[in-house]
Amino acid sequence: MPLRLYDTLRKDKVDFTTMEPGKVSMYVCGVTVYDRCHLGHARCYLAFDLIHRWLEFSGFDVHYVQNFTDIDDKIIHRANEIGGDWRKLVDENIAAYYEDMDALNILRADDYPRCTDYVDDMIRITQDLIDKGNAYQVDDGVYFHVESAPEKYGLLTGQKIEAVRSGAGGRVEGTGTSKRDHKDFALWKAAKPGEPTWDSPWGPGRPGWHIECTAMSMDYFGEQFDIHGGGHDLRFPHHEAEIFQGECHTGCSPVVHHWLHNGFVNIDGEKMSKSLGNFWTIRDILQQIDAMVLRFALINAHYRSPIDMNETLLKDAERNYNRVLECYIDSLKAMTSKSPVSLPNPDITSFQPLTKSLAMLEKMGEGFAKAMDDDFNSREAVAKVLGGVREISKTLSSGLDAKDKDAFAHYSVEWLEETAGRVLGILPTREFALLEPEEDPRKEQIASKVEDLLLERKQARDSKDWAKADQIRDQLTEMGVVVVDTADGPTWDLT
RNA sequence: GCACGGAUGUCAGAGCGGCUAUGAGCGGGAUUGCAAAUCCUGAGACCUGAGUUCAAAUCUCAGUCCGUGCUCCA
Repeated sequence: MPLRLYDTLRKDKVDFTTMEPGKVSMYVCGVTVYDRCHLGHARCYLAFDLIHRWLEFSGFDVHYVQNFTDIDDKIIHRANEIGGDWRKLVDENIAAYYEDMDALNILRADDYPRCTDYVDDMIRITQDLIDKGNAYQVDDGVYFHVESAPEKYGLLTGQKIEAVRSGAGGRVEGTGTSKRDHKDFALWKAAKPGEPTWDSPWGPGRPGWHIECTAMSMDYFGEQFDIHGGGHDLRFPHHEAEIFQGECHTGCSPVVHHWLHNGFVNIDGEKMSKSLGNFWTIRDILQQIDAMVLRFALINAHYRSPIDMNETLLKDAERNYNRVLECYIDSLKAMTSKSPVSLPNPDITSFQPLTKSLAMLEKMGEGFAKAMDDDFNSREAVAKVLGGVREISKTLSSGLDAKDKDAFAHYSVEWLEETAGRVLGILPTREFALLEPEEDPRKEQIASKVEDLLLERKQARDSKDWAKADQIRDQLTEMGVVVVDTADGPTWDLT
């Protein structure tokens, strides 16, 4: 079963091919570091993390490059706003980026180039585009002339060049630039007072936004590469601009073999935006919910679909994530030997629960791989993991003899570590999973009182005074304590 | 207006020609003094109209509705 993926340019699922067998070059547009990362960034880099993980799991040697846009209008404005140096702002936000992504268990890319390190390359490419007649210089900078390569217009978004021209009305006048045509985009922006600048053949200034990705991807991969990813919103104009520059500069068509774009995050059915006041940064959310629950919630959707973040979704995610985690912990605890004894051959038709269960898990594992091979369908893959969890829980508690249980536990642990762990990235390490949860200081404060009440309740229960026992439990509930009776006596926790 | 997606049970959301999605919620059962948790089990669905086919949520055409982009944006 070959890997298939949806290519935005071809508007269809296509077989995944690489230029070099077994190797993948993947470039994903990174963040403009003028602020902390928000939920949308989390979803984007999580989507490509899963793609990264699945490609590597499938045996590809992946070279994953993700840039930082560390100079642009928003950065300059923000730095002026807070009255600080733009370099400091950029460094802080890059550090914060790594913290946020690490918290979400997103594997690092191989390289994180910054565009300010590529100004010379961008100047070189811009000059080449001028020489080739695709770009022109005016008083406020250098622009790419879109009409010089009209056949490339609308490749990603399907827009017609004529339609945009007529529909744009008088917008050209309103842009405040000297460009000849409103479709043209900046390659080089002439310096404005008080802005950071670099020297160029066209005087001091700074590079335009789109050109950086062309310069950086070329530096790592050469003229062509396998996968280019980014948010859905980047298709136009950013990625179309890249096609113009990249293909005109290199003469290659295509420069990018597969275009991948992830869907957006909405909040309670509305677009996430600062003006609506529903703008969540990753760190804000992680104050309230577990990072792995957020990860679970975000991968529990196909990467191209829009996702609606709301209370129900998070509640579902928390519940399901805990199921997976508890199943993993149970399996770990059920491993009694270092090296497992042999298991029977899986057979779906067997009446032996163990034999049948192994076959079921094998089937779920195949389904998992099939789902991931089908355009990285993590939603379906998660469903397979949950199916596996159910199967494991059932079998583990089905009264196997000690030897079989140990062997099955080993198998289950590996099954989970492969699917939920290595690929989906939602499992903690074995050591961490087995760690007893840290005591909440609030718990210690009321511990003795709770223990007293529980003792009283036990006496009531022993004398079958259920009314009193329940009344004590209600009292504890009011204190924010939840009591759970188990075979080994009651346990309690804060709600 | 143009472009790109989507419309599946109470809800979230896969499937995309014949085969139980999954999870929450709801019904029944096991377990429990009762709960909680866990497990078993049941009900319930494919926007409308036409077409292709032995067979259509699944393909084709038309329509309706919704989302997003066309300006910085993951």
